[in-house]
Amino acid sequence: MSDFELLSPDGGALSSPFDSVRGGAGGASGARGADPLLDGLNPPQARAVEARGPALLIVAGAGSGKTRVLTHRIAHLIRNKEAWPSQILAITFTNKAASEMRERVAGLLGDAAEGMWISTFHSACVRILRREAERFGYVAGFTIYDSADSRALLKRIIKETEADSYGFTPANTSAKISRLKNELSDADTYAATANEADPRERIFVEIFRTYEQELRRANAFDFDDLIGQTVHLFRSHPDVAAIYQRRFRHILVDEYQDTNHAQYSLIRELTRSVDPDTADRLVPPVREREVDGTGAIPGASLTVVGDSDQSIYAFRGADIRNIVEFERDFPGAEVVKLEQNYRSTQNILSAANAVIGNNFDRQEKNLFTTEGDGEKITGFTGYSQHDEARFVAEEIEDLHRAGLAYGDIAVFYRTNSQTRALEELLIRSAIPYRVLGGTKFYERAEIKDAMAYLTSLANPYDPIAWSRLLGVPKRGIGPMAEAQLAVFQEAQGISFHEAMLRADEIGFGPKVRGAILGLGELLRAARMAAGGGGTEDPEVEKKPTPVADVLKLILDETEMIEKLRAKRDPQDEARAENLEELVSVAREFDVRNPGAGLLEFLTEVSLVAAADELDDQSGTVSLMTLHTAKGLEFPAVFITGVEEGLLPHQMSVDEIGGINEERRLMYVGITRARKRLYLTLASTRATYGDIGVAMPSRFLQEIPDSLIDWRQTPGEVTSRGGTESRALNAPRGEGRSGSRSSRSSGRPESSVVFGRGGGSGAAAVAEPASGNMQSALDKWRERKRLAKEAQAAGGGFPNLVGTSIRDNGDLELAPGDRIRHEDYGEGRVTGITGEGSKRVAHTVFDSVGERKLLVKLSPITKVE
DNA sequence: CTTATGAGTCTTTTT
DNA sequence: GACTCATAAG
Repeated sequence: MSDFELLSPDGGALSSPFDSVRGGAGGASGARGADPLLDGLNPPQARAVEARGPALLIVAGAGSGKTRVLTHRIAHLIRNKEAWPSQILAITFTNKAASEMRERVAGLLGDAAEGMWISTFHSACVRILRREAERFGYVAGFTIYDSADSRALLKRIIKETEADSYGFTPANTSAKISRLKNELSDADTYAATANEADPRERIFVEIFRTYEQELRRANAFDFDDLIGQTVHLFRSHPDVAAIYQRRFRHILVDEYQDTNHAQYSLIRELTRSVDPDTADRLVPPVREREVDGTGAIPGASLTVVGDSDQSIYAFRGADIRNIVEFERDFPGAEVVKLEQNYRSTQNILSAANAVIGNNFDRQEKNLFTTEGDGEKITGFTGYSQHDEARFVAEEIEDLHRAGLAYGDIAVFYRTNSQTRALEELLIRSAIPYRVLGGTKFYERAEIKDAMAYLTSLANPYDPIAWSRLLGVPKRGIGPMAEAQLAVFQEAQGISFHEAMLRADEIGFGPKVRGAILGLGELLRAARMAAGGGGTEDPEVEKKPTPVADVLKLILDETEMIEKLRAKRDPQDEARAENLEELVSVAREFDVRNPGAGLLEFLTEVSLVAAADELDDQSGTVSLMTLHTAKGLEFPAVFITGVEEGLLPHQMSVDEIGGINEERRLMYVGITRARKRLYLTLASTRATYGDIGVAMPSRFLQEIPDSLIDWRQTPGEVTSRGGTESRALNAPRGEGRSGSRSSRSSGRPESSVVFGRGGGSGAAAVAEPASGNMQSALDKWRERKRLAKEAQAAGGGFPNLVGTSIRDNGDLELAPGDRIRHEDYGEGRVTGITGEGSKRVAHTVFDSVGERKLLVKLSPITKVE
């Protein structure tokens, strides 16, 4: 109940909490006239802060200051005493966005910001579900299944129902179930409309139904349930819904264009009014000022922020109609458009506008800035992805030398698999980087193993966690023993932990029984240590034990780390380190959340998003997918792999609206850049292990030629990679260093060239102006044909730079040595820094000048 | 019951 | 080319 203390303050107290808060932002000490919260906002922004009414849609183009508007709007509501912090619910897309918003609101309001709910959809729902779980057959300690857990469960179900012969796989089944859940469907609803005559349909219904039952038995929710079950809870328990409908008077939703039907429904439920009857039954009783004339509590005011041009999550159910039809959905809604961009240069915005303008089904909207043109966009086509990555690495070094911090640079790509080539070159070049998302820390096998123990402590009925921990470390408990235990557990209706402690009732061999009993004892001890319910002694459960201590106990007792270290595989050392890292993550959590327990830790871990890993202080280049990049910004941005089949992705080409969504993805990528934007591609790309030819993306042709300064156009790519490619990169003609800032009036020249296209004979492409996309394309097509022939002839490609892992660990280098590098040719070492495997050779190459090289991994040899 | 080997599948994008 | 999975041998 403590959450509600601030809910219905009496009139006198209303003003008191705010008196001490003054001038958090502006410092305009108490002046009545100019509102510091509106200071420096443009008219539409100010309107978005001040507008009141039942519903507000803020159409916020990229970089138009929407976070500022949102935070100021919240602060404005509170500062004007229109709302208490506890009456605010703000939903963001990632935890990082949530904490940023929380910090910024706190910066404006100070302590007065305490008590607001600022979180993601999923976190907010977990909070509600944990509180209300008992009302519908769950326990507060429920487990959250991530997609891997769901798939593990589905795998078992598919096997048991022998559905695999019908083409059901964990992946496709999970995708289908997820899609249905996002539509708020369930097995029964689906069964009602399913075609009974189709055996595949019948089987799917059976799988779906079993999956639902198993989740419930496991006391677990999957990701989609978190939203869907909350909606379900609200709809089936109006009295519970009323608690939240009453409490939240102002609901703000960010990235509204990416909400799916379930999330939309959740918002609808939360903003519903409470009818007089239900309001009457509420505890504590409603006050007069909370209700309208009829005794009903009016619905909360709703503010949504979004940009339909940035809708990129259709694949997981995001429905663009939510934002497009907002005005119809919420009558009386006001719409404010923010079009002035405060992030990027005009050149970058022009490119973005040009690309997105090709989406016919959108509302006209044009971003503009008063910042000036800035530098041109840089284009580069590598021969291979290796070549492309090399360019990225070199350019990053150049930017860094020019004074840009590594942390100001980001590299985007469409698919996670593109990281490999990039990473390789970044490592070699001794550039600090980090990959956001991808195979996340928490998805690593050893981390999941350790986490399974913790999950099982919190939820001893969770079969996925339990089954996982049985096998790690190896202790002789195999599938047979597991199955028998599971049967026993189900028959007795007890937890897995209890079942293990009663292993002697099942009749195992002495060795297996010993192992099971030992493990059961360990879990019991750990459960007691964690302060969980397994204790008879009521004295014991007081303050929760630090999560790190529980984890340490498990790791020590199971000797997981030692056992990894004892193995030969060098990968296992890294795994051991990951486990140690997990302990420090837990320790940090304990410090950050004193009084929180295992459950909070598990929840937090389950809901981390890729972008949450971003740390502004890290001083490293950030690598991420275009999806992860949404909502972020960087002074310098590389978008790599701008090729047909990759961006737009092959998979999207046949989907309806697929290309438009890919185009929005491109748009999102471009608009992340503040000052410098690079678009890179490769003319060949390895997929599935063998090398295919790649075409430049259609999106490149949608950008006016005058905006891109091509260092190497698709047509110029030579089939000879390696050292000589540099000659082609070298500045040509007037050189690019001098007249880079072509005035806004200076575009005719290149557009004339552009228009010439067509005829293959327009040959003289080798001329200085490298920015001719059309003829470049022709040339490129010719190359592609040749390349295909060459490959068909079995000759393969000449000079393909090997990607084999090398190790120069023992190579001794000293200043003055001459070395030969596969890509850069010969050069002289000027200095060595770093220790052991992190030794870096600073080298001046004859052809390309100064480079940093990681000695251990660079393709170098010493020249005598 | 664990481990080694080979075949088969796969790659969009994520909370 | 990498990873998972099934099969067979230790």
